[in-house]
Amino acid sequence: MQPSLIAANIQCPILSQAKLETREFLVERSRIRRMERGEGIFLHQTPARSCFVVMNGWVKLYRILDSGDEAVLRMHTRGEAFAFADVLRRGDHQYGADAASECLLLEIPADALRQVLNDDPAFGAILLSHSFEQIDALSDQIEALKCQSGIQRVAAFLRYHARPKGNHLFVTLPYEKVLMAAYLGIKPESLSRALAKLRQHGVVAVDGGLEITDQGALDELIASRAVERRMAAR
Amino acid sequence: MQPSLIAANIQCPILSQAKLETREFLVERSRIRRMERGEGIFLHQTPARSCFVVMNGWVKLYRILDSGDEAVLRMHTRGEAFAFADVLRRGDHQYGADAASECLLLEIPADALRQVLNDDPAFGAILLSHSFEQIDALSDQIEALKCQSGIQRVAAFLRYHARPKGNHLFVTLPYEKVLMAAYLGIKPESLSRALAKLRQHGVVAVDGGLEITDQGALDELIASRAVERRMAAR
DNA sequence: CGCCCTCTTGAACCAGTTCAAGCGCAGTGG
DNA sequence: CCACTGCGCTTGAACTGGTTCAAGAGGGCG
Repeated sequence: MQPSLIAANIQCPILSQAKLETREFLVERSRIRRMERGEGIFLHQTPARSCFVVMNGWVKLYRILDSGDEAVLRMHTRGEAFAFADVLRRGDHQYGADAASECLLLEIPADALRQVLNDDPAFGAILLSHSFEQIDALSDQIEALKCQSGIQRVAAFLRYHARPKGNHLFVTLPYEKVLMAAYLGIKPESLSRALAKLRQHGVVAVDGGLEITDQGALDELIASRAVERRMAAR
Repeated sequence: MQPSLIAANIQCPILSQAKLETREFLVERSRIRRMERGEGIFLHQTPARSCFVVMNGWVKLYRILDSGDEAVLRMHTRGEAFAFADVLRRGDHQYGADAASECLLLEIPADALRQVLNDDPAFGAILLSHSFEQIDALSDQIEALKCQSGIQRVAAFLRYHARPKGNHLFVTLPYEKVLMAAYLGIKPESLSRALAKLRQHGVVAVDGGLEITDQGALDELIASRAVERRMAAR
């Protein structure tokens, strides 16, 4: 087995929770695919012939509406899996998938996945708990979209992607701002303005990313409501 | 077995797909609960001791944010199940649940569900496909929230709940407008104005509900984008 | 009758979009 | 080497969809 294939095992919760035999079977039947930024992985409403695990980079799951706009449903990165549900239902993809950055994917053919689910009863439980996590992530998004303003969602996004560095938090923006805006459900212009406003809340641009100098202020902004924000601005 | 218990079997996809033995075991271990409108079923972040199937009426799944606003995540009606994921993970509820109308619930205790999952391997697959449907429903909501205006979401909501009646479509609003607004992610006032505007698109108020006289116009509105809507208004 | 509750309407205001222009930068070709 | 172009991002100004706050209409009920 190639070292890169072994690496895939370690990173992905679905694979690493499965027993060795299952994991090896899946990886042997799979192939590694390298995709360029912007390259299509599969289209919405086309037959699901494989499912995927992200080994590196970012993948965008999206839908194009009748109106022509694009709705970005999820962004996936290292270790995360997608299109498993579509494959197991033997139906069409419920969304399109594009490489959001240069990325490395493990492509698992449909029949391999189905066979594993047949042979290894424990694998069903792993998939079930994986799909529960999907539900949580989607619920969180709905919560944010229904109750938070654009700026709050931007702030929460930064907070989520921030990592400690020195005595501050540091955020490396994971992908282009156009994409980030689409994911957050706002226009690129609004994202730009939101980031400008966040400077007043302790978010400073440094080379290669953003630094959160006042974590408390940011958390307060995220938890506040519109009326309070207006008061505070005076 | 009580007749009302048998009725529960027929209505719910999760139960009716399960084999007879499983279904009977679950129903025997469950109890029927009648709830008044507004009554709490369980609270967010409390231990999940039971899961539920709606036999009648409407149930609201929601979260209260730090800011104090309420995010309505899902509305469930006859035959639909909720809190299964929370129970199987042996954790806390990921959302609160209230009776949105007077309703009848089948309450399945946690241990009964877990035992069934243990004894009947096919039941795992049923739950898996059920959770895939949850994911679809949540994805649809995110799509709508990110790309459609409030009026479009209202129109789509009506379209979804409409039933043929005579040679038109007829919608009985399933619950109060305050709740409907929260579900759609707008304020009650905006919903009221949206419904007023929809009169120009073939939605007339008749006793007990709304009638869609021009289905084409409504579908067109749902699929249009902001710019086009502005053009059409001139 | 008065009271509560749901829903509607109006007017001012704000958040986010739209359209247009402009900046900085990498790549390309003369 | 510099002009040209394309791309990602920002900024400005006008505008719109939705919110907010306040008032009022209408129905059900003690």
